[in-house]
Amino acid sequence: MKKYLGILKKCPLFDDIEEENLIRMLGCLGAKVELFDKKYTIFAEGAPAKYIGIVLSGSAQIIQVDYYGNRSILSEVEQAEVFAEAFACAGVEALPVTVVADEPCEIMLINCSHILNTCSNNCGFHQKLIFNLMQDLAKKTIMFHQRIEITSKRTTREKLLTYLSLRAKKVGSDSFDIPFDRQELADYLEVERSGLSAEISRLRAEGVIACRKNHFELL
Amino acid sequence: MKKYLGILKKCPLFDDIEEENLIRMLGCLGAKVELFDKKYTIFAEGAPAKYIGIVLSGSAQIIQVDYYGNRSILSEVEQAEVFAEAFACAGVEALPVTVVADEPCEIMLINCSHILNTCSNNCGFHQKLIFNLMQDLAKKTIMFHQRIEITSKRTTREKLLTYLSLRAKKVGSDSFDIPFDRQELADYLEVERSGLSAEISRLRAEGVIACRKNHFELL
DNA sequence: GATAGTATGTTGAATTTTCAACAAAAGGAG
DNA sequence: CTCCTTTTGTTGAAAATTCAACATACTATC
Repeated sequence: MKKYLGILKKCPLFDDIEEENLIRMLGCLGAKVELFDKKYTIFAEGAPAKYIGIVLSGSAQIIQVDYYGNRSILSEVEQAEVFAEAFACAGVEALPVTVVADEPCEIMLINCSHILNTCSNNCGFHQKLIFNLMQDLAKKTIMFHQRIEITSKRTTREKLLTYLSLRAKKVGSDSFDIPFDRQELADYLEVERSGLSAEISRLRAEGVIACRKNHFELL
Repeated sequence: MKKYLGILKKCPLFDDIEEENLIRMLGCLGAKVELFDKKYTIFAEGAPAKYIGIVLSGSAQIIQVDYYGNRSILSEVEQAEVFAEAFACAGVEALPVTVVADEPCEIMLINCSHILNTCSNNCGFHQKLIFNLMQDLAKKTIMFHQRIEITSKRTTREKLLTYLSLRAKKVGSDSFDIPFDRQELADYLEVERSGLSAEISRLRAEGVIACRKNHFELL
């Protein structure tokens, strides 16, 4: 576990937890690490929602696939970020989403009940973890508010421009990468891929944006 | 405060807190109650996100209004439910949403820092409140997942049917009320009101649903 | 119970998206 | 480098939404 310390210290779940305690804690929590190749399923929809996941390396996507096979991308999970915590914490039996590796991943899995229930060792860190989980969930809620701000727009153009503006604001620059290819961006914005491509071309022709692959620039 | 005890005991924020402690706790937290008439603004977008709100009576709506004046309804907040907690807990400075009274409301306001920071009285309930907040936020996250499941559908018909199905599942009956009028339902589903009305008429003509005002039935 | 005001339903034209099919470009493996 | 696969861009027709305008139904209040 030691080799992951650098990443874990950046994970919001472990904010304000001393490095020396972190190792001991992970043992107590029964944390384990699993590897997933690109496009492999980390959690499948319908699986028991017992585990919290932490991305140690690579990145993952939270997706929903409906009855007709249409995919929505709910969010992208990057290194040091936590996923599936809401379902585990809320006591949902089965996961309503699927988590897939966007690139080769190392994923740390922690049984959530080990966090929420004070253990027999009388570890003092449960309170801190619960506090951190609470803050993490609050930030997730805000992230969903932003996603709704984007997808509530009625045209592909407005959705795209709203997304790009928020992204620019987040990184603090008008020039940035996005974590999606065209199909994924369409599935995130809830629009058609071909229409999205056409809109990107138009915005480029109008001189509103510049882009090359997944690098965008607001002009 | 005593007259609100019955409602507060149903509020998820106070789960597993003894009635006798609740009163004392509210004093320590500096809880106050304010009244709002129908359509009045409880929190305005841009206001400091210091307070958590609890609906004691009536109901409220969380809305976003964009640059062009288009309204999105993010959620309906019913009696004994909490709102604005995500922004307060995440330490956001300004609210990105507006909260308006959907009917005349009694609202309890609690300065979130009084919950998160242990007070000088050494009250023992902070840990429990934080745990409850964490669970509440987890449930909110799941609620947003459901909203995305609805609004990710591409046609008005599918959005409406998905919404009605989830609503039926929630109340455990194919016959139920919804907390929205037509315009509000449109603003929740992210569709046009006139198109929504037309779609409701069509579904009714096809014998898929029955409805009268805000009462719906799946057939 | 008449009336004003709000909410809901209806309709056709304009706009936009979706769908399907294909072309072009990019990337990977040998 | 070439071949093969995947991704991205383009296009036109079909479908759906939006918009605007108006008709009808409902509600509250005097």
